[in-house]
Amino acid sequence: MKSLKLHRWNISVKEALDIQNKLSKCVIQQKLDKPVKVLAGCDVAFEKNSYLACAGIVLMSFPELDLIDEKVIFSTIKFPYIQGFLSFRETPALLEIFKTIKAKIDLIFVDGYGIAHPRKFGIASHLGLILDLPTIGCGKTYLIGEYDEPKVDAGDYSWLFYKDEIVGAVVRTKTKVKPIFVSVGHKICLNDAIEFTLKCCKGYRIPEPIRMAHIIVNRNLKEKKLKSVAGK
DNA sequence: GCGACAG
DNA sequence: ATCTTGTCGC
Repeated sequence: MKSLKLHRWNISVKEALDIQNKLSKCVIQQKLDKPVKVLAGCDVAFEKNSYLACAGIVLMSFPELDLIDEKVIFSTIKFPYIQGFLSFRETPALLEIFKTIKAKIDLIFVDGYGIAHPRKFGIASHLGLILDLPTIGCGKTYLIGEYDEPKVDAGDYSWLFYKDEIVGAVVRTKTKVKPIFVSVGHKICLNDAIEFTLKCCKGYRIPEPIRMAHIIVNRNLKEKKLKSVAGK
């Protein structure tokens, strides 16, 4: 699939900051304009003291959530992990895979935040803008903002505020289990993001597309380690 | 200066 | 993210 080359990746943190401030203005919040048939979930796993990483993408049908396809790729990560700059570390590897996928994707689930970000440009927004596709950011731990603890039942949620603005929602995807942080990535509105997130949770805290992607990248990275120990 | 801080 | 086993609770 096509992807826009909005900037280089071999850059400094300052340049990355400028890019975020500039591109955040291009993010679009809107109701999904097309029916969703194909979902994608992506994730990246890293080897401990190394630059080796395994990026993976899973495609699923909606609303059935049947697995359509899965793909992983090993890559060398150069950008360090710095709070607020996660996308510059993980996006290049993910793009390598998206570029090889020919199927038409309607919506992408990203592990991390969208516009609920210090500069309104988390990895979900960044990836969505580059691929020009709707994306939802699903964070597992707190990053920014203020919120009230949502009620205990699956489906309950509360708004996430940042600078007097609603930037996301704290969603209880499973009864009596810690909620996740949902925010708009690109080309979707918060209500749709919450709705799709809930419809994609099948008994687990994490939406299936992301949960599956997480499983395959970890499995592949583990297998790669075993092979390197066994011989070559 | 101190605390907070996606994966 | 990654390092790691068993264990308490629904």
